[in-house]
Amino acid sequence: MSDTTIKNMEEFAVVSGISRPTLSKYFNDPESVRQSTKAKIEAALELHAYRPNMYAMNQNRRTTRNVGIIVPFLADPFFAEIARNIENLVIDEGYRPILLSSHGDPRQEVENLISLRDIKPAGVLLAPLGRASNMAEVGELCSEFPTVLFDCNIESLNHAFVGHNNTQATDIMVDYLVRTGEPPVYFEMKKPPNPNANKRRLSYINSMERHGLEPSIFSVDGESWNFEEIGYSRGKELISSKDITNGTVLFTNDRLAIGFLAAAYEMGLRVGRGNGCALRVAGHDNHPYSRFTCPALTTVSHDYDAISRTSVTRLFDLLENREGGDSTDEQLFPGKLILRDSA
Amino acid sequence: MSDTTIKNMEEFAVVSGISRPTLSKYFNDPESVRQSTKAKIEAALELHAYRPNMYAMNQNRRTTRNVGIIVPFLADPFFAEIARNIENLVIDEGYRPILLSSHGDPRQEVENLISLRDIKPAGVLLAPLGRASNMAEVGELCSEFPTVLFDCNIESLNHAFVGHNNTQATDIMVDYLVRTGEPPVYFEMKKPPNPNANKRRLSYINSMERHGLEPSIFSVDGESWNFEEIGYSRGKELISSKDITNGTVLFTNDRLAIGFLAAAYEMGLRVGRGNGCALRVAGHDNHPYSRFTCPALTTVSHDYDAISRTSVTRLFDLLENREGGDSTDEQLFPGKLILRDSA
DNA sequence: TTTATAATTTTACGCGCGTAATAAAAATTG
DNA sequence: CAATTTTTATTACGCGCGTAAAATTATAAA
Repeated sequence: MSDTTIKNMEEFAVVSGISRPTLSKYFNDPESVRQSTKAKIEAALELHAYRPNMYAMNQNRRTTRNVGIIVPFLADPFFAEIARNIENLVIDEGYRPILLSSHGDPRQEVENLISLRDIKPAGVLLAPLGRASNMAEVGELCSEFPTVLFDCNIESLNHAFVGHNNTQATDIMVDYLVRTGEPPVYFEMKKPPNPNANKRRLSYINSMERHGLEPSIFSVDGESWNFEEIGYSRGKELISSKDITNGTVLFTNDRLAIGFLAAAYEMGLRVGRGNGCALRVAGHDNHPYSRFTCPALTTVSHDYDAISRTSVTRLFDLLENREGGDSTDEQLFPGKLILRDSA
Repeated sequence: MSDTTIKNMEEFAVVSGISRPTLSKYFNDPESVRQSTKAKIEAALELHAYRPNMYAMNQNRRTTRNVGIIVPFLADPFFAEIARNIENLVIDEGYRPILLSSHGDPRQEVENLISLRDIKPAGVLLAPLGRASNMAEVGELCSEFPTVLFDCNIESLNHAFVGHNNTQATDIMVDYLVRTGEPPVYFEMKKPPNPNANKRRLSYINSMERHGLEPSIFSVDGESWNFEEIGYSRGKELISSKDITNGTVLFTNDRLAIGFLAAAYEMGLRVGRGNGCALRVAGHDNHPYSRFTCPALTTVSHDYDAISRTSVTRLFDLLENREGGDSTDEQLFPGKLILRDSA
């Protein structure tokens, strides 16, 4: 590393003996120049440590290499995991991921949408909040930038979407529960923030009816994203009022179940499928913590890997090939039953 | 909103009737122009929806308004929470937070450090990985940009740091445990990724000795950031080998304890402080999920709020005032005992 | 009203790089 | 070896905004 400090491409052109326009080409795509000049450039790079000014690049390029990623709630390890996968895939494509969390707040989501515009992203991967999302704003974003929605669709937009097959996933869980014990009652929030919950409820009802059974649903209050807290406090109420003391409960998501299991434990209600267990509990999502509940939670897993990979692939189809881009089409991946001790 | 599309400040100057340099001043600080012109500008803004080009701004400004935030592991809700707090505080100061996670990987941390340079941040808030961090790289960053370290200090750097008082926090926990039952044995990882663990171990030893008791430590294998998994699998081993069946165990952090509690439950080992409980378990961090373990986890909380607030304040002292910036000084906030059912 | 002060306008240049056009050089072909 | 094709060098302009200096205007003070 030499002591001379290179402050722009001009100066680097001098020390490397390569013209500036060629350097510019190289930095946009190292393979676009002759091997011998590529080698010369990289040799000079070893000696002088220069990186092009990101702001100057992005100001003049037709399109930046930024990809915006918006998730509804990053403090939820579920989304943190997905975001991590997607980030890495985006980096592999040579782009720069910009991760934003809406923190469960629709206003924050709108601010993220606005702040994304400043960045002039080449494309964006958006997991909307859902019910509370500002549909108009999301729609504008979709028409302004190549966008792939994931995890949570906004169907009125009729836009490219990659996600989990909530219907099928709920179905196999209900099947399993019915086959192996008491048929499940369903536990969900009255006003679920995420519309996936609606699909799951419907699927529960359909599955039960297909089995000739009566669906039964607990719709509990609570509007925040503190699902564990809601599962816990509503769970305690339902247990102490004897509304839930035995049988099987299927939760609309793992986080509610996690809270409920804490309540059950505290109230001395024994959960599991073994002898001496009063109640079976099942969740949905295969949340990173679902392995460590007491008892370990039986649940349905998303195909995390396929969903993140396909989201990114489809975005780059839109960006680069332009084909494969029937951009109105919805792609769902099936869930997988994860059998543990709780049901 | 008019139909004419404004593409730069020049055009907005025309439609607003304000000169471009004055507009520039306004966008850098709306209060720096006369009230009447501010009003005129904002009226025009209502009609024409223009936002200055971020890249052009940042290219020419002496300093951007970006603040880099790097955390070691965003999939850990603990860091997700802190990051969220800090993000909001940074926004309140009128700056743009850029959040990066090192995903527990030192190479990723170095890449984050490099990628931060591209952004030319006004300042950075860095929670290093710890033991595995590339000290040289971190040191360079600190001397290149105004930087405040938080959560995990790198003492050799002797740099501005805001964090949790691990010594005091461990101390009050040991005190409590000794006072109320069997003295605790200590459970930690042999090679903890985070040096806070060392402080905690030392504090445990000192506290025990001060009480005239013999310290006793289980140092378990495992190097990843999957702490729950480590707590779970090592826990199962120690329980089945009868190394841990009664008494009190103090864990170096909540995530290990969460894993251990799952193991204890599975093995039928009853944890808590009530009658019929064989074992007391305590953690450290007040992890967001520690409320929902079975039983709920007794732990020591960080002063999240003070730590995030002070980190941000100190950074902006460095940036703006230049005073209050004895930048070598370390600031610790005391922990608070959180009593729940596990101990 | 005059004067002093503060804010705005005009004018002009620079930031670092993308990119187009033409000329020159290098590599490939026969 | 010359002829062709590919790559690089030269030259020159533009992107949208920051910012400095001087001239002008608006505001506040006397």
